[in-house]
Amino acid sequence: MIELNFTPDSEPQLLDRAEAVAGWTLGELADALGIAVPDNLLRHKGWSGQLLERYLGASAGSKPHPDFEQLGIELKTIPVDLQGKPLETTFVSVCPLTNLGGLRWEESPVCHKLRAILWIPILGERQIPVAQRTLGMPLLWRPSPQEWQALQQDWEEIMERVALGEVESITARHGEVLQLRPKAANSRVLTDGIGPDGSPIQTLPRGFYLKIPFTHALLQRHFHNN
DNA sequence: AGGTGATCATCC
DNA sequence: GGATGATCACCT
Repeated sequence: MIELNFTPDSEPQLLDRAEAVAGWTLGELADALGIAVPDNLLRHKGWSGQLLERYLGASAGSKPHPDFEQLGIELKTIPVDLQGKPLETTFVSVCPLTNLGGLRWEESPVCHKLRAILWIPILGERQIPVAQRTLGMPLLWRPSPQEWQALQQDWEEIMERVALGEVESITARHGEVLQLRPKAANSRVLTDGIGPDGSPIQTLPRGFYLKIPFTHALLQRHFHNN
């Protein structure tokens, strides 16, 4: 029996709650919460994340503050294979494409979002039915000085290009640990941006994502030392 | 339209 | 096979 309508009051309490379901399948957790499990994630891409939000008492919905506001912690589920390697990149935040004057790393959405992340690994390749994918041990992560530096460097290089009107020439190959990719309902969605000559253009909305080797390394570092 | 939660699916 | 570019659902 698990408590419904749980809200974490402290970091250890949140971690305990997350650890309590390590080893459970998504089907078991969904059943316990009275939530239906989709056959696949094609039309339910955010389902796993929302399941864990409900279970852990994260404040749902779009908000400018962290999932666990008073704790300053963001929640991220991350699909991994049997070796613990992430199967997908991790979305961090949308990228501002206009009014970039004076925007510094320290006040950027990326920097703020990555201060503290509660990672919930979900073991499950695409061939495994959603209900049978299993929850791994959670990891409360704060970037090391080296990680901060790598993140900041990529962010500054990418944002400089955006500010110079080069957003449409940036690909996901840029950046060592952080990449810029489309983040929209589809490729026809447009938003305001800066063109090559500094004039306004309409362009695809972009988001920052953490590359797989980066998240892989932070997971490995944790589980090798614990 | 733009944000949240992400994974899909094609191309290399 | 794996990463890039595209996409899906829901909310405000």
